[in-house]
Amino acid sequence: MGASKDEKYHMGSKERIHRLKEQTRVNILDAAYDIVKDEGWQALSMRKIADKIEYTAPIIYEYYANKEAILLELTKKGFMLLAGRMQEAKNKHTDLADQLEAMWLAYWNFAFEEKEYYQLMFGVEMNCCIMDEILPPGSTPYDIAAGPIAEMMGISDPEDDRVCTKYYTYWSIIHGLISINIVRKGTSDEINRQILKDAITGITRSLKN
Amino acid sequence: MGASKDEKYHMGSKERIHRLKEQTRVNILDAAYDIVKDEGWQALSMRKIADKIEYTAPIIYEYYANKEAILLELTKKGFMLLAGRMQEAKNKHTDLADQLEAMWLAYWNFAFEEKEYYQLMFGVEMNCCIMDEILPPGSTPYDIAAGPIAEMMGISDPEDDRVCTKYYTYWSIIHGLISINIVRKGTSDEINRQILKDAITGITRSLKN
DNA sequence: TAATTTTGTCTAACGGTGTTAAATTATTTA
DNA sequence: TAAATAATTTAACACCGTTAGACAAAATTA
Repeated sequence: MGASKDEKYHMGSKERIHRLKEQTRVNILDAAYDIVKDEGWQALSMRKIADKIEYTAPIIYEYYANKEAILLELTKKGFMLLAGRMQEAKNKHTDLADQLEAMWLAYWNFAFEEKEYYQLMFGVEMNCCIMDEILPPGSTPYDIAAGPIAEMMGISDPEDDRVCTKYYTYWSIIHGLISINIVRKGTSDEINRQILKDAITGITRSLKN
Repeated sequence: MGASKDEKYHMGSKERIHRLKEQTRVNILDAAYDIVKDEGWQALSMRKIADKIEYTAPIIYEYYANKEAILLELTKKGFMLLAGRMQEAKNKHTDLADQLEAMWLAYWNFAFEEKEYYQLMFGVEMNCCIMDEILPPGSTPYDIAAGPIAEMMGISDPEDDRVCTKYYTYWSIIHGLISINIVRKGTSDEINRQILKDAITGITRSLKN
């Protein structure tokens, strides 16, 4: 197609080159994610990424400081995705209890639908401590969930310690269930759903006491 | 001391050598654990182990098939240790609820006192699926905890699905809390204890309904 | 005791990893 | 077209897990 010709003649070459560089930056990330998806995160290597984008390995260092930076960027993408899913689920309901259930179910679904992301975010090198720095303010799972929790408890400040405690209770049981399930694939899906729902409604009930 | 002399004269050299080999087998494991404790599991390498036991790397392969086998052995040791702690905690009480609380507290304490083991067992490569094959029958956390749970629920068979579900609920929230806490060291210890106790008593209460 | 076999240990190497510096090629500028 | 700049590659370093072959020490046999 004539796109490249148009670009050559009608655009500043600086911008064109800048866009191309942006594209390879994206390509590197995509290639990395493909490899992780195909062969697992442990099989990811700089040379494999280079192969996939048809360059040699050192080129990648023009775009990312090192391998860790690539993993970090993927982690960031994962957290953004998760935040989106949770927000979306929340928006579908007005009832507080429904919101909470929907949000945690969205979290649960994300963990299995985007298993590679979830492992990168929580499993592998446990870099979920950077979550707060990475995400735009107001879009961490806490920010999304704390509102309904506080409201249900009759507490105005979502940063209140009591709210925080309940939030961690939710998070713990769900993250624990997921960790255990990602490993032990034996347990039936039905039982897991049951545990999950029981736990969520149990905690939710305990909010208004 | 004269031990070596005695050994030389009064013992078959075969046994002496066998004992020495047993010792280096242990030394390898100890060296590996020391490195993991000092520099983290990711820093563990065959050459470093060899350095520590004052041999060269290939020697290790006389004792362990490969690096994975060493990690596996350490994992096994970790599970044995955990099982011991939980059993010990259980034996200190007669009341069922007390037993459950003590066991899960022991689990919690183990995770932080033996952080390296716990990470090896659950964090790193998630090889807790081999738990059942590794441990002697009757000493998995499930085996230890299922009894009191079943009894409290008025169920005779500890393998009952309802017991299993409750067990996973306990395990999930505790494992989740631990995972989150090993990463986010920010949260105060007091709050964590509170969440843990709340969760345990909450689930325990739900057993007899 | 001397020769031979067995055992223990090490050296050297292979193919792989992340990463860097220098050389080379291609592109833009003058 | 010549010089300067940018893009890309080659080569190398230091590490990794692992294996094969050389070598020396010990045990066994003659």
